[in-house]
Amino acid sequence: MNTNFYEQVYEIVRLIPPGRVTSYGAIAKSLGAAKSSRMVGHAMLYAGTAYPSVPAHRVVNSSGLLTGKFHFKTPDLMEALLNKEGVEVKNDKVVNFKKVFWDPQNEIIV
DNA sequence: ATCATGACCATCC
DNA sequence: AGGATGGCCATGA
Repeated sequence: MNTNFYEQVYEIVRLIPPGRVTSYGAIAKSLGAAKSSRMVGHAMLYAGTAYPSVPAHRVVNSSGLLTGKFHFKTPDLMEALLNKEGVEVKNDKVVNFKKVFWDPQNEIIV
């Protein structure tokens, strides 16, 4: 693959600490491609085949909604993992999204 | 190079 | 509140 673009996405996603979530748009912005938010999601699609495993369950849309939960092995896996990490999920969306939101730029800049 | 697709986002109705 | 539309851009055929 060697798709640099995806690699960047994976890097960020893997940097997401447990109990935290981020949005596709935030990642896209951090990559300097704010308009390529869809590509981030698409990258996550490859995440299933990527290694090491990418915690795609920590990535939600701008509203904290678990848009991609149906792309997991099981639709319940996403919120199950999040709950396991201490992230409350209700109605397919992250509770206290603003609180658990993790800004990629916060770690990238350094 | 062109067409079609997409785990999004913003806007309009 | 919820559905529809357009735009954006990378990837694959």
